[in-house]
Amino acid sequence: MELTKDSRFDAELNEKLATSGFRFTAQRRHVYNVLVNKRDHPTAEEVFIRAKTEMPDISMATVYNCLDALVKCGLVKQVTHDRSAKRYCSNMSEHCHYYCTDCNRVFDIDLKARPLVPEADMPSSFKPEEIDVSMRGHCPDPECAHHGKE
Amino acid sequence: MELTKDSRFDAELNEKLATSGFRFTAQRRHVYNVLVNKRDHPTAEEVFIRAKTEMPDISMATVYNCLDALVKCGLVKQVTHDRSAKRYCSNMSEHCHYYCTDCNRVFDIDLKARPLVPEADMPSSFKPEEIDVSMRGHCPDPECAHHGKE
DNA sequence: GTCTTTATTTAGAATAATTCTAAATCTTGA
DNA sequence: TCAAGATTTAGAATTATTCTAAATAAAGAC
Repeated sequence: MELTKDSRFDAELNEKLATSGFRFTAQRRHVYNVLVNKRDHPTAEEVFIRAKTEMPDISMATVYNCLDALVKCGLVKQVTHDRSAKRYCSNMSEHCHYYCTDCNRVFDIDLKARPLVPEADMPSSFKPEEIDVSMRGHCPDPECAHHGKE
Repeated sequence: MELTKDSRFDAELNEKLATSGFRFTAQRRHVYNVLVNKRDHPTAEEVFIRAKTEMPDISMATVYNCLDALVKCGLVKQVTHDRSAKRYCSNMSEHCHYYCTDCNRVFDIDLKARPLVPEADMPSSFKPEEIDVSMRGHCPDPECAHHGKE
């Protein structure tokens, strides 16, 4: 593996990758550096374009593979969740959604009347028109796949 | 337009559609009834399958059109937002995201240290492993497309 | 009521992000 | 040095969604 500059994060990267059973590769290192060097929430496509300037042979599939490994080992977050099909809901009361990671069902969770916005430490120049809270985890349904295991 | 049972919501539907400049059609009525009759957050595909049992000639494109109209006139919510490309973020501190609906940029917004879960009125049997807060609206950047207009 | 305009529906093609596949290459540990 | 397994690669496949163009339906003007 060819290592040049940008070794600032190597130790952490190496450790976190190893902990999750991944290898430390030049591509993963480079993709991580791309994300750290410009923190503007790029898409996979944008990461690919940026990565190519220093590593012209990297492929799109590898970028996806690297992003996936980085997310799984806790160094990177996906800003938007899953690209699976949109779901529709005719419950128009204020509520949030709980996604069961086992059975893929979505549960409505009521929100207490307390306003959500003031919780965020946000410059008042941001004026959200819509706020969305979603959670994921196991669901309590005893019929659900996961129930009883751990 | 052929109208049979399930006229419970017709008045509201008609009014809301009209307010947003949409026509009241048998397909929109039927798609809305599908959503109201089984509130399990179906995907467009599932709505299509259910709609077909009573209205076998309805097409997928129409289901999308109807869902879109219902969302735009405020009768239905999309549980998951846009299927555009995922974005990646190397900021691992607790924060939420603000999507500017004009320039499509994503801003990090810090969350105060207060815990988020207790805000929700949720049976304790739900144990979220991840909570995600996202907001959308105009952003305060004077360079941004929307700035100054309303 | 008939006409005209405009919206809607339809089937199927096109698109876009992502995932899959299979072969080549690299790493690691025996 | 070898064998096993992980990773990378290019390109094909997939999937949800959007687009297109023609046919149909609805609403308002006369």
